[in-house]
Amino acid sequence: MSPMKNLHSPTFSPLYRQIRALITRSLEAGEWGPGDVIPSESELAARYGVSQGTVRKAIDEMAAENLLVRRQGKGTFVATHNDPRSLFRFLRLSANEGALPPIKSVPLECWRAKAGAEVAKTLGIEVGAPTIIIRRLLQFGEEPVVFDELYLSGELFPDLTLDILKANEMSLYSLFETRYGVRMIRADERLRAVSADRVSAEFLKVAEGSPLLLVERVAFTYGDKPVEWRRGLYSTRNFHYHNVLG
Amino acid sequence: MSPMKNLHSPTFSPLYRQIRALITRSLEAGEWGPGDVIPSESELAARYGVSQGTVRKAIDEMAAENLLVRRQGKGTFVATHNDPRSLFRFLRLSANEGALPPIKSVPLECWRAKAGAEVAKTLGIEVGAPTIIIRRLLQFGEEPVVFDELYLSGELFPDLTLDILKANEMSLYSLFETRYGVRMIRADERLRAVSADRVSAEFLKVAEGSPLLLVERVAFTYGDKPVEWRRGLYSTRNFHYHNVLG
DNA sequence: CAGTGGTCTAGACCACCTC
DNA sequence: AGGTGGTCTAGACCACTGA
Repeated sequence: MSPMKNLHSPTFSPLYRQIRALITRSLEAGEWGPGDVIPSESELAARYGVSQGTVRKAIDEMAAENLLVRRQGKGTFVATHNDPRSLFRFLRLSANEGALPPIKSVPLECWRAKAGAEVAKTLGIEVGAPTIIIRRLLQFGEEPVVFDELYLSGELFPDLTLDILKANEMSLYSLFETRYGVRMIRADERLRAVSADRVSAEFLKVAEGSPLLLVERVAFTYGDKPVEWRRGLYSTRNFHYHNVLG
Repeated sequence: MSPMKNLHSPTFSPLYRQIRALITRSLEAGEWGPGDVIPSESELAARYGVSQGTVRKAIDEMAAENLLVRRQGKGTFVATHNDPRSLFRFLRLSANEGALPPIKSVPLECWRAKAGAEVAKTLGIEVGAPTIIIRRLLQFGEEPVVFDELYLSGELFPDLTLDILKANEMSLYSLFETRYGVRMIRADERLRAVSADRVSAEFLKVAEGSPLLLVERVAFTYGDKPVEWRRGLYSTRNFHYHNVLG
């Protein structure tokens, strides 16, 4: 790689960001899958014709954003949702008291439909394009806590059915990643307080009209491409959504 | 500074973390106040007897945690809450549609009391120690959106009164920092959905029993010392709490 | 122009893991 | 022993700021 000293160029980006873009492209292309080791820093430095320090800085950034995971003495790995530590990066729930009981995901429904205006806009697809809709209940111990409704672009998850969801104990994002090669790397959430309607109240075993936490999420894969829209109703009697402001 | 190559020591920490600790100590001691420039990287390197690269790595970490702010060509500055960009790091509210109207903070009450068991535990002070309690309303445009109740350790804010709160247009954290030298660097929040009681409903101009977002916050200053406990009720009809999962 | 942070390099050595 | 990432150094040059 030439240094590309594009002086005074408006599109200037330092060498380590160009390296980062190359590594990201290999991730998108699937050259290294989730959980795999990527080549060592010195190998990458040789491949791209830069110093090890420059590769290192590129990887530093990607590790800080949870795209890669460094393990001293072993190598650098592609991040994966199969890692239990990564689960709570995308499920910000804690128990009001004591430890969190074991989590169980209960798929309820899964069907296909054509994208309406709102879904199409959110997922960046055409109105009328195929989508998948999933309804699902999250239980902590035996207590139902989250009632989720998900919208996915249908093309990315060709054969997804309720049976497949039921057959997989792993988290949804693990399934998406393992079976469909779609890795979620970031999500935006919007939180509001709402009143439980009849259906939600029934699933969550609370009184109709009870206050519930509404969590709307748009999840993105590589290249900030939106691939999931999710609306979750959280029962926050015994659990809460936690967040760190830094 | 000697390299401190404490091999095989359980308390080993790399040189740049030791430098970081020294810089942090100077921040705590007030050697450089919020908004000030700190010495240049080469100056600090000379002062501590390490290379510039090592100082740089220490500052990198602190900048990533919003303790310091780098400005190319100008220097490195102590972060401050007077910066409008920093306001929304601690107030995660957005409008459901359109831009956010101007924010107005309306102090309602401010009195002193002895710490109860819960407050004492949260703030890490003795039961019966002096505390300050503040009630305040946050308006977006003319619409009341957040009804806050704050508990502060009394010793840190000696002369704080309702009049002082009313006389300062700036954010609370700016005031705490400017007037009392207490800088909030991190906060943990817990979110739940609750029903509006009579008092809150009145302040927020919603019907009694309406769903509200309850946000409990513990804010920390240097050394992870808790100094504020806050309970806020958010009316989320036209606004929402936003969060990024990465 | 001088001073700041930002980038890039090359080389040495340490800490950890595996064989 | 040999590989990996982690730390530390020294030096060169670039980009931005303000006098």
